[in-house]
Amino acid sequence: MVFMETQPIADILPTEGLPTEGISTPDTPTPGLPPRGHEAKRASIIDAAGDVFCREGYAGANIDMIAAEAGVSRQTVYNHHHDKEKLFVAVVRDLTERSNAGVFATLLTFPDQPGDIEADLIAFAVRLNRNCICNREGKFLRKLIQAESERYPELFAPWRNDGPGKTWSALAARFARLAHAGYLQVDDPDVAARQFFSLINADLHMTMMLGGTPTDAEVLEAATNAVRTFLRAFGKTHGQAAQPALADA
Amino acid sequence: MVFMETQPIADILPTEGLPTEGISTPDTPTPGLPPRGHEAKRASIIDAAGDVFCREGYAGANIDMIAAEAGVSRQTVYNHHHDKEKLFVAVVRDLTERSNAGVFATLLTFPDQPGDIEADLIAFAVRLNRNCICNREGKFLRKLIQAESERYPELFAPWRNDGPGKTWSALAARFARLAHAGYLQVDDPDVAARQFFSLINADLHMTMMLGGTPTDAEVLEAATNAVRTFLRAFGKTHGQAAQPALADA
DNA sequence: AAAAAATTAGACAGCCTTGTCTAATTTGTC
DNA sequence: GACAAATTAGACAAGGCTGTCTAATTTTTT
Repeated sequence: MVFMETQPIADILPTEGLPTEGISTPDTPTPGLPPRGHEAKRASIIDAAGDVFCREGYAGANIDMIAAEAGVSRQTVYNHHHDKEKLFVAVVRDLTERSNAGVFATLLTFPDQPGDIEADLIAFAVRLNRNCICNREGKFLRKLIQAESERYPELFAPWRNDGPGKTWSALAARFARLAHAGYLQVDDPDVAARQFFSLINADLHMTMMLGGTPTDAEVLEAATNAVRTFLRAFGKTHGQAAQPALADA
Repeated sequence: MVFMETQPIADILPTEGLPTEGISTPDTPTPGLPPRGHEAKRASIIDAAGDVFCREGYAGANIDMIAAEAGVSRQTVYNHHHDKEKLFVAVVRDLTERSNAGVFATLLTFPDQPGDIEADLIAFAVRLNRNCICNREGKFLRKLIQAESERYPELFAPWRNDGPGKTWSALAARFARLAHAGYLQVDDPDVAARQFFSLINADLHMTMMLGGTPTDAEVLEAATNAVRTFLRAFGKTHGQAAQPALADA
């Protein structure tokens, strides 16, 4: 519990750049050949630690729990990650990388040349919810950030830089292009992007906050409601009060 | 740490109905005359406990910290609230009641007969953000719910029932009335209410998630952007792309 | 099959926290 | 001012958790 006052976590992060190796434990786990069972255990530990840290919080999590959940002895946890603090850093880094990868991949599926802009945006919103917001990484990362970011601000700097900031800009650029192509009427693409994000979560907020995972039907309905409103605000053809709302189900 | 598996917290809640008294400590604090310093200490303990629980999480908080922050000895904390668990319950109940009171009071300021609907809704959105979402109770409650609601679901049932659920219905009813009066064009008032809530937070999400408190200017800009979009979607006069957006600042 | 590496179970010291207890002090009331 | 109640500081036991160590076992490689 060294870092209650100061934040040595910040000193740890920059020293390790690579995603899943290069931790340089004292036993140097197989210099040339990476053993299969070894890395499998490492991954299992990271996964279990993610679950436990998110469920119990940093202070409430204990190593025995993590070891048991990973199907590994406590000593093995200490062999792979020197102490609880370094393990936590590794978990946050892992979640951040996976989450950013998911967001990036999903952004690539944005409908740049939409056939049916409403249907295409709804499908995109569903993907965004499923792959970025309601999935394991999204939920865990959000929970950890809310719980620990005030105590260890530097730990989440990579997320802040590569995560929402870049996501919003990227989405804003897509909207700007759609507007330029005549599909939308957008004054400020950045605002539109933020509001799009907000809208697709409007109906899921409560479920997410309580830790639940919405069903596919709920995600689809949320996306539909969101895109309908989004297009009423920013669409070119203002067919207001046209369709019978799907939303009242 | 009795309630890691079962949830005795649920058994505690219903037994105490009144807001700030009736805890019935073994010493029965002054049967007829409530001493002033006594209640002041109780409030101070609840406040400090709220701060510490939110900052450190339930597991990370410790009674010495709370006592110190309340300017009170540890024994006094135990005199007022038997143990850590009951203290936590009292804190959550206090936050829930204050938060709900704030939300209710703010809802009463909804512009039922708007002169300038955009300006009136913006002002209302600012109040909603300031008094319900960005204030101490809102932030703390949200953080505690995200951190602990999965472990102690019954503890937050009062919030779930009297909080967002009723708030959304109430706001939906107001929007329905505005629509009936010809100010808005709303298909599903419930969806519109949820989306209004989402929109007024779109620009503040990042700041709030990191634990920060947005400035008045940021709140105003967020409310302005939200209401502009909301009215583009649901307003009667679709003056799209009319005003030069304030949002690009 | 033999050797090397990793893993395991268990014990262990050190530290922290909860909740109790006691004696002394302060506060509020008559 | 006297009395009763509340508060305080401090010590204390019981229990939990971290991180280390050791000896035995398993897995992997040669």
